[in-house]
Amino acid sequence: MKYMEFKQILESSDAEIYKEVFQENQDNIRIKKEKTAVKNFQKIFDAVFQITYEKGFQAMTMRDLSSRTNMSLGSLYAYFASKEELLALIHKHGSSMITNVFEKFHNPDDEPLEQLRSVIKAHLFLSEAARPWFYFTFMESKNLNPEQMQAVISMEESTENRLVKILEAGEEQGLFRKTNHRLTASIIKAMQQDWYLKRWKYKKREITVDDYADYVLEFTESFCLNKE
Amino acid sequence: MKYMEFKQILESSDAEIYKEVFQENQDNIRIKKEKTAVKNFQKIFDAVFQITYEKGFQAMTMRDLSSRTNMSLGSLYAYFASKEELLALIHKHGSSMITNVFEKFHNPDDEPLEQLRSVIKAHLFLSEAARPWFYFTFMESKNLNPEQMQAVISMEESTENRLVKILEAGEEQGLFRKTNHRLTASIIKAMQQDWYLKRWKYKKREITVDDYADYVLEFTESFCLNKE
DNA sequence: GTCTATACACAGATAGAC
DNA sequence: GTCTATCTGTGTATAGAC
Repeated sequence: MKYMEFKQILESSDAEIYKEVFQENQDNIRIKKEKTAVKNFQKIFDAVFQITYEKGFQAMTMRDLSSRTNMSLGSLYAYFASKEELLALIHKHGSSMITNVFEKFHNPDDEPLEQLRSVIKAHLFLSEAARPWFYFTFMESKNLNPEQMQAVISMEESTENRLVKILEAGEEQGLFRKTNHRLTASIIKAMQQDWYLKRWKYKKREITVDDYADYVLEFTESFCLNKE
Repeated sequence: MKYMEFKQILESSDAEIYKEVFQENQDNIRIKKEKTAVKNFQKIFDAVFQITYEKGFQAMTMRDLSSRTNMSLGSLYAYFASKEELLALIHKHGSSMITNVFEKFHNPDDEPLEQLRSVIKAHLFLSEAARPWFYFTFMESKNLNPEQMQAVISMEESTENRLVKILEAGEEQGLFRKTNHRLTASIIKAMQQDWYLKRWKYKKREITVDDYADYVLEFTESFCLNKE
């Protein structure tokens, strides 16, 4: 699969996300009309991602956010109760989106090599499609409360476990070499992570996410595949 | 080389670093006695690393730093003019240390494979020995001014260039496969980075830096080496 | 060289008019 | 639903005694 396909499949769900944000928080916020809320949540989230990319979430002031969104301070506080709650909102919203996508693109009935490829690609493509969120979560995880922090760690571990299982299944079938699968999985994740952490580097060099995905697969397969 | 050896070679220079910090800033600070300055700079830097690891540099207040170092606010400001200058001090201090170490451990006359191994190991071992600094620089780079930011980027690029050159030399000698060396170098760097970014994960699993280094080398060599 | 006390600026958050 | 004006707490930084 190429990134273009992936994105089209994903696209439809993007608008839904902000509806979810509104609906799940309807009781906590002062806005009543869904259409307004959805439009402005999108605007607010985008602005947060931008400003945070430039200076970090802590350094972003509500006045920064106000001027970037062209909304007044008073208006902003109609959408969330505090800066901390805004952080929680962003975090939760992305978290649920990601879990959904992984379920959608991973078929445990495929051959192990096929599974390995599609899981690695799905993760890279998703981190491309939702890059601001991935970057934000990684860099701002310090600001999360312990419970939210735990959610981030479990997600890290569950995607790693997914890889480990595939590698084990492949080894059983004699397709993959017998290696330290958990460490292999960590290294695969490290490569995936570099894509969204060092975006500026790859962009400058005109490496697309498809290029990068192919290279990661080549690298991984040359290590894992049984070459008898 | 194992990490233990590396650390011993390095150790001697550790005390020197804080002398350097003092001497280079003698004009800007109110402290006159080297011995006091060195002792307290060390205490201050360590505290900054700790607190920043917990909540980030922006979120660290001067009062946090004061209570962690058992020094008063007034005293702290005798060692640096502002929080921003403290950031610059930490940044500069680590930067020069790292460049020194790389020169020390890389011998361009070795065989390419030997060079590749020693450069990868030196980077990993250094990031282990000076982990707080590496982590700090990565996570807090947003707070740097453009000039300092540029220094960080150049360093990233120069370590990558070093790898590219080794890979090219190896290819010429027929030792390494013909691949996209720059992308290979990026991926090697991604693996190195994971070591200090995900310290908690490897620690929990009792993976030592020697284990990790060996695995990264295995991974890399299985991709790069010509297997004819 | 280190301390306590304090000035001052600015951030988060709210009240209440429109 | 959005705005402006404002309150209040907290953070950086300094003055000046010891």
